[in-house]
Amino acid sequence: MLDVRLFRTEPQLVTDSLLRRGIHKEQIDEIVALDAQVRELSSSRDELRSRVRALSNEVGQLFRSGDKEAAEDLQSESRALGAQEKDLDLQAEELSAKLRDALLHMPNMPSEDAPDGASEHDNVVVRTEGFDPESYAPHQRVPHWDIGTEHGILDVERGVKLSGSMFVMYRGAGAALVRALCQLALDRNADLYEEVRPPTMVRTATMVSTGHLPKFIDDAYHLERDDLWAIPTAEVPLTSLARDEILDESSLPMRFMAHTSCFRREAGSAGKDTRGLLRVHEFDKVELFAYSTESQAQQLHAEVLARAEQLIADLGLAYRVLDLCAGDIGASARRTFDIEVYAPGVERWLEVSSVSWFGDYQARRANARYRHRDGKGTGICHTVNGSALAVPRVWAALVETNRQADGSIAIPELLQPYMRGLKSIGGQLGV
RNA sequence: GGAGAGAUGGCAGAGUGGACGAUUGCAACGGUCUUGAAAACCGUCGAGGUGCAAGCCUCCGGGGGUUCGAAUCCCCCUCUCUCCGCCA
Repeated sequence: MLDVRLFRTEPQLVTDSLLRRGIHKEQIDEIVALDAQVRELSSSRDELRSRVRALSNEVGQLFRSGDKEAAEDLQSESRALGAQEKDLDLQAEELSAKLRDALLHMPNMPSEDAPDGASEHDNVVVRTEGFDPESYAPHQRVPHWDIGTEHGILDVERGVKLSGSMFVMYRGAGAALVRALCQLALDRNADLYEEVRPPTMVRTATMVSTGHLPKFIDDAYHLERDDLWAIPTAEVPLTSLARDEILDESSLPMRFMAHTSCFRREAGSAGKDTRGLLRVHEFDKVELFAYSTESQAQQLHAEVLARAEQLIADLGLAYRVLDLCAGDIGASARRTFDIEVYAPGVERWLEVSSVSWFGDYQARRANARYRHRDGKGTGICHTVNGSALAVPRVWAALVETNRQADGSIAIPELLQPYMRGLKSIGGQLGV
């Protein structure tokens, strides 16, 4: 969430920035007004409290010195003040809860460097690599769901039987490919990133920290009986790893990577892009994540993007990088680059990675801080994250791109060691 | 799932109704001494809110209650540990 002091001291800056993502001015004015009321009420309440405390101390002294009558007089005076204090406290609490709720729903301020725009149509293509629409042969222009069935490596029907639509089952070499992609992504980043295997189900507070709750409640799976949420991305547990902790500045940046299942209800996208692996409720992903200081954050953002991008390039996929416009950036982020791969079988660009800088927005929600190097005071961490590799769409683009004239699928060389040396699926090239 | 014990600052650990935001130790930081370091000694040392400031206020796992006054008493919840049961 944003620092409420920013609304107080720089209302114009906040307004200008949030207007870029479609927030109305009245919503901002409401926060400014609530904040003023809360502070006024709190200071009146604190003043009363202070007097009650002073009186109580006197009461104690009087009782000890044996002046019972004077003590009882002060007692009743204190009691009356206490009642007033309680009344003011109730009002202050009510308003500050309202203020906090309004702040939790308020998105982050987009970076000044993020392009203007209202929707995904305004995103800016920064670069496109390895893409030539004319270069794809007819044997590559087959959708992955057909290829998957052809080789028995993707069992959509049984996935649906088990769990419903938009759940899939990988089989044989297809399942091995899922595992290979994840392990490859982990191994390539192990030089700097500590591998973490976090829980996949988390408490409400953990979901609130990243901004997935309360605003996007409909997108998340919830286990009511135990009040646990299935994570939509490893970003959720990783952001809470240091929740309510104070890190040493010297330990920053702190880099983590995690391979987890990710669960998404996709409530707003019923019937859209639902074939095959285009959009599924459960998928594997390797996420890169870092806690940092303010000054380190943007360099890390670039680092994560470079790593995600290089992996896609090394897998031999055509891709492009998008600089998301202010209106399309996720609510918690200040700037986001998306990586999309081209899938020739479905003839579409598929988003496979979203690399975001969150400023201190998430860390403030998570109360993740660091102690300044000079030992004086604390600062709120900045967080950065991005998918190193999200399986289904990479799997789809890979299978389509690498389909040979004979129908077999060539396995990229860097994946072969992770697939027991398999060089090809379904062809004579196989071992 | 059953029984018991516990939750206090970065860590350890006192405090069981009145000057306690909290004794003390360790760690950390600054200094003296030293060629340098260690040791010793002196000092500083929790996090927030609000205010120009002095100050005031909040926080002893979370929530509620009793009281003039709660870290301390009462109730509920969460978590941790030990034993039993079950179990990959």
